[in-house]
Amino acid sequence: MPENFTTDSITTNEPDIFDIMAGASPQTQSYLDVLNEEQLEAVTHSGSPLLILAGAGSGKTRVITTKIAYLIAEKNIDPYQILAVTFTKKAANEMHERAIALDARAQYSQIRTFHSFGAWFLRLNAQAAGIDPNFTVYDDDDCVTLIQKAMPKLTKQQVSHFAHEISLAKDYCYLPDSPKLDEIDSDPEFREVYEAYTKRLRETGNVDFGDLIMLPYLVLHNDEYVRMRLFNRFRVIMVDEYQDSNVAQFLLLQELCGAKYGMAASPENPDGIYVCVVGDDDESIYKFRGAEIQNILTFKDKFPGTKIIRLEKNYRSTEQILSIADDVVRNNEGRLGKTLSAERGQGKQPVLAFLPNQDEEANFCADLIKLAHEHGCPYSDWAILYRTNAQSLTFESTFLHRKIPYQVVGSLKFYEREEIKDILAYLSLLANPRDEIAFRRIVNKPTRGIGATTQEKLIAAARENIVTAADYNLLEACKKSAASLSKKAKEGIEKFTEAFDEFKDKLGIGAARSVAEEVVEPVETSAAAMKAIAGTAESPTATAVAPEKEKLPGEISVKLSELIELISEKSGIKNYHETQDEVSGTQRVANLQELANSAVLYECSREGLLEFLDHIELDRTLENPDEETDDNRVTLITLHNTKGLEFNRVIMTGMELGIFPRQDKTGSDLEEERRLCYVGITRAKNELYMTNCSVRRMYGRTEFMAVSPFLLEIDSEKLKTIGHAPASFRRSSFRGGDYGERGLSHPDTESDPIKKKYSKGTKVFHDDYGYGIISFSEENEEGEYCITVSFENSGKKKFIPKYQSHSLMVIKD
DNA sequence: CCCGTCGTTATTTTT
DNA sequence: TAACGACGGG
Repeated sequence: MPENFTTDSITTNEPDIFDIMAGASPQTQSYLDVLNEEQLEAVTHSGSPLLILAGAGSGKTRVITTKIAYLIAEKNIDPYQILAVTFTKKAANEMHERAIALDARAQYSQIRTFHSFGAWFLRLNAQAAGIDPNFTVYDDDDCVTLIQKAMPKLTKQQVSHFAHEISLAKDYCYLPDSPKLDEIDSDPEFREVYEAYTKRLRETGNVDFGDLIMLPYLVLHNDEYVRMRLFNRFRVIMVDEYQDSNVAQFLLLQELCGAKYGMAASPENPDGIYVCVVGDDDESIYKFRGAEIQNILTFKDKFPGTKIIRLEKNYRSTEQILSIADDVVRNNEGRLGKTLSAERGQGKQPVLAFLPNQDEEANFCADLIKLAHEHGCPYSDWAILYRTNAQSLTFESTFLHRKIPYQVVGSLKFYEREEIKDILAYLSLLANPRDEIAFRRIVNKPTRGIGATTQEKLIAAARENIVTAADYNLLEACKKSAASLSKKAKEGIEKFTEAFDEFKDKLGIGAARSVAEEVVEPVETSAAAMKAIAGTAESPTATAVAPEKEKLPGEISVKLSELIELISEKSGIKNYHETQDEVSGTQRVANLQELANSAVLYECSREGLLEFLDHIELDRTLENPDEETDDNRVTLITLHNTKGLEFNRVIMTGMELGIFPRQDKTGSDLEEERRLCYVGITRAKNELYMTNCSVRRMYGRTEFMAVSPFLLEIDSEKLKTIGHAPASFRRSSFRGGDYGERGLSHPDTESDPIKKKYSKGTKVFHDDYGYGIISFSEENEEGEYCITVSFENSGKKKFIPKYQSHSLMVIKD
């Protein structure tokens, strides 16, 4: 372990600008005064579409929230007419809170995630969208189950493959009959599955995540009445993290601001609907989930007259950190281009450590963290970043062993736990007796002697003679069919329906009446909902009556948490998990209690239930309650999950070709990996470390790893290197140039020449092992070309040349 | 219905 | 390597 590290934070003497601003009193200082020139321009701009290109750490949330406050306070915009959408609940909440802090009237603005906006919209326009107003949102697992049931002959693999493609199709707003579906998969079976799935999903009255965007778009696109009402409802529309929007979201945005109908603000129509998007094309990292970077790159073409404002002053990272971030990202071609300037001074030189393997990598991190800790640096200053979740394992075991407290972000999600999903299924079926997925999940859980055959029988019975939506009622079908079942099944199903009657009573919707009847009522609402939507320039008091209003504390007579506790108890789920196994059982019961706790603010009524289900279905971020609340921990996190976060000290691990980036990445995919690297680097406020392993155990094999090309893009003068740098890196230090010169893989030129050149008897030189001769060549099971080399001084080593192209070369006679 | 064993398969995942 | 799912015996 090198001793010449200084681990003192440089922040102690350099409070950042937000600390200063946080202390500013709004009475004595206008919130506009703290903005820099560009921020101010962005806040006060009006009269045309606006694209704010906000670099990492440039204060974009501040700009949006200030703009909301400014519009309300200075421009007389009714807060009710402002819609701001983000991608995560966390971001939405933060934005809402910060806007309210600037101007209390912002509480009446719609500040939501895209999906929760979609859900809100669909509840008001359920009929137009062809769904049940009491729909619940199916998550990806539920969709897979539904496809499997709709198309039983498909294998599990096919099902998840098609599920993925369907969700992708919805990200593009492609319906099952769209010719463009071929762009995703031209297999006719795909259309068939998509169609069957859609039909089945509509029968349940529910929606999936994709529908929350696609259906509102379709409604607005097809229904002029709804559209015109909406144009009166929102006069200002803002989108945060715009680089992560997908095509469907773009289409929805276009409809919301009436771009196609000349309703959007433009130089010709300055009083039209004002649209402002904020994002950073360099931070677009979700292409694999449908995000379309072209949305931001071509925004100005799609919205004529767009004003572009760049926020390039970075208040987060030190200059040295930003400088290497720029070294990396400037290699991308598809970008609008920005140069960040550091507002916090030089800072410490970033460190690049070359380590032999991942165990040493973890130890290196542990050494760093411990050393810093001895100097008074809290564990929570640190974040370990990695490309894949699997990489967390070594860190976890090392940290466990070395007693370093850590938290893994984003691995096991609270709402994906079995016991939680069980209770949610009870709630869902209660809300919507057509919810087949929920029904299947719980009808025999805990076991009531209702096997697969009985389940099919019951569902078939429920699906018979369906005339209106209300006829499809799984619980009613259970009651009616009970008599025709075997004794054991009959008893089971009676227990099941009796429990549900009790739950309905608790919910105050009465056992005698079917939920569906009540549920259908609000369909009328088209008109009522329209009225609510149409409400425009009313006072804030009037807006409080809007259907999306928050429940007020004290208004709740019976808490929804009581229902959850009742269900846990009476359904037998609690007992089931208690007795499953003692160790994790206790935890699971605690999780159930946690779920109940999270429902205390909801009323025990049908409305409260729906609100609650909406809330959790759209917000899966609830913290894992199991770990004690000691928050002084190192954060272990994937690069993707770091977006929007910042840490005083960041270690980017696994900086190797094949891990980061994966080696099959080329072209625009490689550019996305590079952006991911940029995101990682720019998370660091004060100190940045990067680690590289020369050997890594993967998939049961030990592979020699090449240096990540991203490391080679950084001017090596800017990094302090530690450990034995492999030749591939040393060479790059004085050669520079493109990949070709550095001998790094370029997919078109790589594999073939190597196959030809490397045959038995060939003399080679390896950067780490010296001179040798190829003693054996073969193909391994994967069909990869392998060679065994006898080195003069280092014995025999086995290589796969295609992974060694940078460090292994042929010696010409 | 539960448990063991064998075989398969390995990105990233806002909602 | 390891973790998870499928399958078969008790």
